Amino acid sequence: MKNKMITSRDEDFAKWYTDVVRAAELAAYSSVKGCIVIEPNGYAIWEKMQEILDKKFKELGHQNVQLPLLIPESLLKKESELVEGFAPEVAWVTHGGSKELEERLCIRPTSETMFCDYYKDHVSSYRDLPKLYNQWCNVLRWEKETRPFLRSREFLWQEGHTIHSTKEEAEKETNQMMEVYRWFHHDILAIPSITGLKTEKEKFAGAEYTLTNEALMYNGVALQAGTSHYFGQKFSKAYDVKFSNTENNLEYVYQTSWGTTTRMIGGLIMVHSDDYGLVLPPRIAPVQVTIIPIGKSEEVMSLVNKYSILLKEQNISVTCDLTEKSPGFKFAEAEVKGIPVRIEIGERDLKENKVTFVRRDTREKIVQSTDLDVVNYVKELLDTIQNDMYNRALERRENLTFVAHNLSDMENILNTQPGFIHADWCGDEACELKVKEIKGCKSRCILEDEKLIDGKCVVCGKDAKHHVVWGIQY
RNA sequence: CGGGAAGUGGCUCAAUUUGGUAGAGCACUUGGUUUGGGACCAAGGGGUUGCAGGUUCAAAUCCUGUCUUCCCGACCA
Repeated sequence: MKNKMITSRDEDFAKWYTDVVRAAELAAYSSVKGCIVIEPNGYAIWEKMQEILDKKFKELGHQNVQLPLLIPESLLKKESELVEGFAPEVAWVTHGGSKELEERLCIRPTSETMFCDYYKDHVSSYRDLPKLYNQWCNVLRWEKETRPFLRSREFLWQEGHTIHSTKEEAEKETNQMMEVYRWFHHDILAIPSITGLKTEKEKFAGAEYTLTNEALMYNGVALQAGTSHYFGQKFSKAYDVKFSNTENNLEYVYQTSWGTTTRMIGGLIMVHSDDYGLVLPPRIAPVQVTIIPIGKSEEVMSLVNKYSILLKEQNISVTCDLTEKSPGFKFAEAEVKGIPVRIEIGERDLKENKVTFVRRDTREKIVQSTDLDVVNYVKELLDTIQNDMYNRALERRENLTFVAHNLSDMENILNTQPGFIHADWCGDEACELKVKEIKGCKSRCILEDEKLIDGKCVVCGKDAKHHVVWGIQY
């Protein structure tokens, strides 16, 4: 029987999503529109994401820094494309106490300007490069429509900002960080995303080009989850970030930026979860195993403790639910919170030397003997769940992947079941806009390594330049 | 920002049509009995109805404004 707090996923996907967020206690609304309270269960997922990504960033030579929240207007305005891109959605601070400020300050929507402003005074030689900095922080964008995690006004993210002495090195960094995001989604979040190049229209304001990681949700709607930008010298020229190269000539630095946000939590929900609540892949689950005693006899409690200790020793994250609630309540609660493996230990089974393991992803009950090597069994089970979840998500994505040869194909697909639509494109923005007229469908990314499908633009029928993936997005 | 719906103890809702001074279930507290899919009995605590004005002898109820949430568009991570 399904969770009574949660609307069925197939009945109303949007309602289901917010019900899962609430039922799993990931986030709550606050009295400020678009600013959510991330509750302990939600924040624990973010911390786990931070832990894994931060470790990877550092392995690749990056260092963490923290820059100011406020950006002077004059500084922001130096790069015109960035200002045009973000101007409609920045919030301004106009007063300090009761005094009106001579220059208003914008609350950071992103920190390119502040990084440039810092770098310009702290780089003088090629020997100072590269600078590989990252910051974990909150940013503010005054969005009109908001949804928990997917689109909030304030959100948490990491933004990497690096500067290099050569174009090649900066481009390599851009690609490398995109690969980190791809790896993170595939190996950790069990989300089979696709990566590619954003079109001119969809790229980050001020970038030479943008690489993107695109995931497909259960309902066929796409979610951009991680972008990596190559700036070339656009920002360094605007903000005057120069260095002396090996020939003692002044040169502008080559720059990148890359980011992922708490939106990934929304993606995790919309890819894997079901009508019973949250489903988390073991590698990102803050709690991987919960042990639920049924009754509180000595035999039961001693096995609960034994398992708990053995698993903890192997760095498996375990909780024991020792509250007074009924077993049924505990099962439902473990389920709604997405704990990958549940171990039920009760007297009745114990008399026959039995223990029950329950997988959250399939809800399959597996009865095992108490003689079992519990540590290895749980390790294998967690790996199996991780792989199965990836494969199910991949299968779902493949079922929602279509090919369009012309505009009416595109229309038919989008009116039946949205998904990733592969179609060739001539490179003309007018054709991109024509596609957008169908339910707001946009280019997700250009697949540079993929062959053209039929060589004809899906809109105008002229010779195509790119194999593009299209979709409706969050 | 346009179009629609809604805000009443922590949650879901009733009372609004026809103004008369707020009620139920769940949750919570205490005591007891229980424990294999959201246990039971008993006794309790908690709300001036999102907020601000207005009309009235009297406002959850009528009017105006505003904020928040949800859905559909446009804009964006």
